[in-house]
Amino acid sequence: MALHDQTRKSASQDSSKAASGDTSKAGSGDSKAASGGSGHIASRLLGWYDMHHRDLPWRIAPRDLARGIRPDPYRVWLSEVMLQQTTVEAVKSYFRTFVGKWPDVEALAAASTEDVMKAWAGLGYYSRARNLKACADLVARQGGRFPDTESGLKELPGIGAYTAAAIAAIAFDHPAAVVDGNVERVVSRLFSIATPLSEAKAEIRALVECMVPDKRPGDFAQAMMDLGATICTPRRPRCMLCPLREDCSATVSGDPEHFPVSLPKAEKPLRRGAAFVAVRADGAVLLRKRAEKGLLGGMTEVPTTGWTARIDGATTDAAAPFPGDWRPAGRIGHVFTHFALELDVFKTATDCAAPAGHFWSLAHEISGEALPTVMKKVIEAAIPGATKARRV
DNA sequence: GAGGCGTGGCG
DNA sequence: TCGCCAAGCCT
Repeated sequence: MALHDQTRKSASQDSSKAASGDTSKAGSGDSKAASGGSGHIASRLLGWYDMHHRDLPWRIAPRDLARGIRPDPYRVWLSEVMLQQTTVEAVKSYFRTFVGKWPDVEALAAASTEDVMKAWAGLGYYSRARNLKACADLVARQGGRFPDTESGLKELPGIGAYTAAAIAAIAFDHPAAVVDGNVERVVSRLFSIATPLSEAKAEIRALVECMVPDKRPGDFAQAMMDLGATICTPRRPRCMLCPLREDCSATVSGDPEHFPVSLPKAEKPLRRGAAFVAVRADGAVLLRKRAEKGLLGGMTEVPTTGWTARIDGATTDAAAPFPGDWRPAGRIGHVFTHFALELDVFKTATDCAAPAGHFWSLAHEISGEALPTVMKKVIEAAIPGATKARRV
C-alpha cells in the first residue's frame, strides 16, 4: 500500500500532465489515483521513447507513425512470435530472412512446413514455427487479414495473451495491456511488489491496465519493453538514466535489483546418451526426422540412443543405426530448458544404403537442414566445419 | 495449472 | 564457469 502511495503522491504533484487518456479503465477503489499517476508515468515514458527508442527491423519509429505510416500486421505478428522468450539480437537475422523469403502472409501460407522449419532452425522453441505456419494458413484462408482484436487474435495458433495484446496495440493502435517479462520487471520495481512474481501476475496486469494511455498505446507498450531491455535490466539496472526513477519505489528504497522476487528453481537433471555420425565417402551424413511433437518436434537429427542410456559397448552397438566400426569422436554438452544433456559422439565411414526412416544429406545440403543446435554440435564434433554454410 | 519446450549472451 | 534469463504458448 505504501508503494502505491508513492504513485499517488507523484500523481497529485503533477495532475495536469496526468490528465490525458486513462480514466476509462479505472475499476477498483484506488484506481482513480493509480490511473492518474499512471497517466503521468505514460507521459514521461513516451517522452523518453521519442528520444531513446531502439530502431528495429520490424518497428515503425514514432516520427513515422506521426506521418501516418502504419505498421504491417504481418511483420508485427512475425516479429512478436520470434521474440517469444528470445532476444532481440537473435531474432534480427531470422526476421530479415523470413520477410525476404515470405514478404506477406499469403507467401508464408504458400511455403512448405519443411522450408519454414529449415528457416527457423537454430532459433529454438520449434513449436512456434509449426504454429506460425498453421496461423499463416488460417489467416490466408480467411482473406489474408489478421483479426484486429485481442480476442480474435488469441484464437490463432501460437498467439497467447501477450502476443494478442502486443499485435492489437502495435499494429492496430488498440489500448491493450501488453504484459511481458520486461513489463513485469518494470512494474515490480515501480511498486516494489514483494509477492513472488508467479503469484503477482494478476496484480501487475491490473496496474498495467491502469497505465495504458488512450493515445499511442502501441508506442507505450514498446516503450515499456525498451525500458526493460535497456534501462530497467534484470541485473545492474541503469536507474540514473531512467525516466521513471522519481516514480520508482524500488529505486527510492535503494535495491531495485531485488525485484521481481522469484521462487527458488528446481535443479536440472543430467541425461546422457550416444549419437552416431555415419559419413559416406562423398561427405554425406546420415540423418533422420524426429517425431512431430515434443522435444525438438519435427526437426532433423543424427541417429542417437535414448537420452537416458548408459554408455557402454553393448548399449552402443545395439543402438547404432547399423553395425559398423563406430569410433569415439568426442562428447558434446547441451542445456535445454529442463535438463542438461551429454552425448558421446561416435563416427564411422560407410557406403551402405540409408536404413528405413533415415536419409543421406549431401555435404553441401547439411547447413540447410532443419538441424537444432544440439545436433549441429554433434556433427561438428565428428566432422569439423560440416554444418557451416558453404560458399557456392 | 504446473511443467514441457531451445538457444545464446551476460555478469 | 555457471546460473540466470529473453517481447510465452500449449496441454
